[in-house]
Amino acid sequence: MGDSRLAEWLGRYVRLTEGELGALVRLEEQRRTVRRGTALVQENDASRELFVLRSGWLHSSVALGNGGRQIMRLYFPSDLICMALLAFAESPETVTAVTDATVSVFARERLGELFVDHPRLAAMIGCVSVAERVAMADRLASIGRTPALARVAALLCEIFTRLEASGEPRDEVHIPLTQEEMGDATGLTAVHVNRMMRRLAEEGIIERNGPVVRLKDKDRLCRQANYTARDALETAWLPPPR
Amino acid sequence: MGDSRLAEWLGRYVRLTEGELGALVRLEEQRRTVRRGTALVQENDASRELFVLRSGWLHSSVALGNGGRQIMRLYFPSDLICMALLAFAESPETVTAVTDATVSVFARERLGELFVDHPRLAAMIGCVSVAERVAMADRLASIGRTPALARVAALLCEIFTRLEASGEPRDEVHIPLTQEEMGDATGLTAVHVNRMMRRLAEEGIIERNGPVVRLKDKDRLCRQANYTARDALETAWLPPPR
DNA sequence: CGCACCTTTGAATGAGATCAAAGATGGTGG
DNA sequence: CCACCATCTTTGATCTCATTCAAAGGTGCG
Repeated sequence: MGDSRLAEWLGRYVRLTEGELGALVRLEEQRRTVRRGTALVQENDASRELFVLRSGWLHSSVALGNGGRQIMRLYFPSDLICMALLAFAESPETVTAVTDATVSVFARERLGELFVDHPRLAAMIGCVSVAERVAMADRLASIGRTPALARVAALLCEIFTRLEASGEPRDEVHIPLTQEEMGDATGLTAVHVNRMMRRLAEEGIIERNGPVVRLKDKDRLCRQANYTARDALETAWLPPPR
Repeated sequence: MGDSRLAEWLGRYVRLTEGELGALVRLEEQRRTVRRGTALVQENDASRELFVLRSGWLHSSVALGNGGRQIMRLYFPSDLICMALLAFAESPETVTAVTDATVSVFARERLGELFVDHPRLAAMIGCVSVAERVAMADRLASIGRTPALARVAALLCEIFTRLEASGEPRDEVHIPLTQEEMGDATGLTAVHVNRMMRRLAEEGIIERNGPVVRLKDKDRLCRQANYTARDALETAWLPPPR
């Protein structure tokens, strides 16, 4: 069955041509599954493959010298993963499955062809890369010199907002992350994440039931997090389609 | 005088064709100067221009809600700046001149043309964007859950390494950043940056003379910072030139 | 020369880490 | 279907690193 997660996503911003659509579908033909807790790519691996996440959650992380790790980014369905190996021979990050997941796999050379055949798609993938850079900057801002409560709030904001953007707008989400993992993402200890989650619940901002988090007051959560929603991708500068 | 900083940089990785070179030179024709302390772009500006830094230092930052700010990235000559507005209508960051500086300016639509006319250049600019994402990740790792000394060491590593990469390998650098700014970059207070700089000097890793920092023991500095040098840009997957 | 800004140093305070141990939860095999 | 074990969550007590507050030197620019 030939479909394309990337096309679903990009198609929300521009009307894709037949040619573009076909190219994306072919890109995502080859599939692979990943078991929860398994690494798709290891730090310093000389991998040559990119992935499009089809189902499940992944995250990327780096080891931290003192035994810890920093989780860089959560990946949700439609996300393009391992773009780093366009610039570097060795992967700077480990990509791990948070839940069982399915991905599409393709060699990076395929992207080279895409740049020649479909300049507009290439430009949009450039956009995606830039957007990821900005997301990383947002997280950096939320971790640099912010109190613990705001960091945890920011993580929740990110999760809710991105799930919304990927087309499943729910105010109740099963978050498959352990508090340890949330700590690795926010630069806090698991213990302190726990306290902050409790506080958010006490203040009536969220409601918790095991791993299920219900968003009761999105505005207040965003304010706590100093979260700024980013508008949709820009398309005005893109070259004409082919 | 038609030259191109970007071409100087990219030309170190691939042999640029006449056409590519010409396109880059034309891209950088228009120049502008920025006074020390002045903002080139403000957060939330609806700017449509990208820049290539020709001389001087810039940095990008975001406001932090509690009055503070996080400095995201330092920019040195040859750097491509404001790529964020390829993906977003409003600039997510403020770009400020650390020293008096000169930049080349061009509209983002020019990049659209480049994607059509010179797919290989487009791909390389994609690389640059990806590399910036990775750099941002490196900084995130150094700030997440790392002691203050390591953060300051990482900042110094970044400065020395990037100046080296831009072709001025010196073990003695005039750093035009105030300790306040170094704090905004590392997520520390100016006071604590001061103490950490003193400690690095006491331990014989650096030598200080006002704003001039001499690198005495690069290995030890990198070890303190848990710094990993990134290899040169990958070129194997690039499409053929045009 | 004088003023603004930056650096340096000291002392008190506090947010988050660390250490420790008691509940939940869920998956596995009997 | 239940018991068990591993893993995760929760809570308390103590400690530490970085912040905050304060004030005294430097430095360079107008």
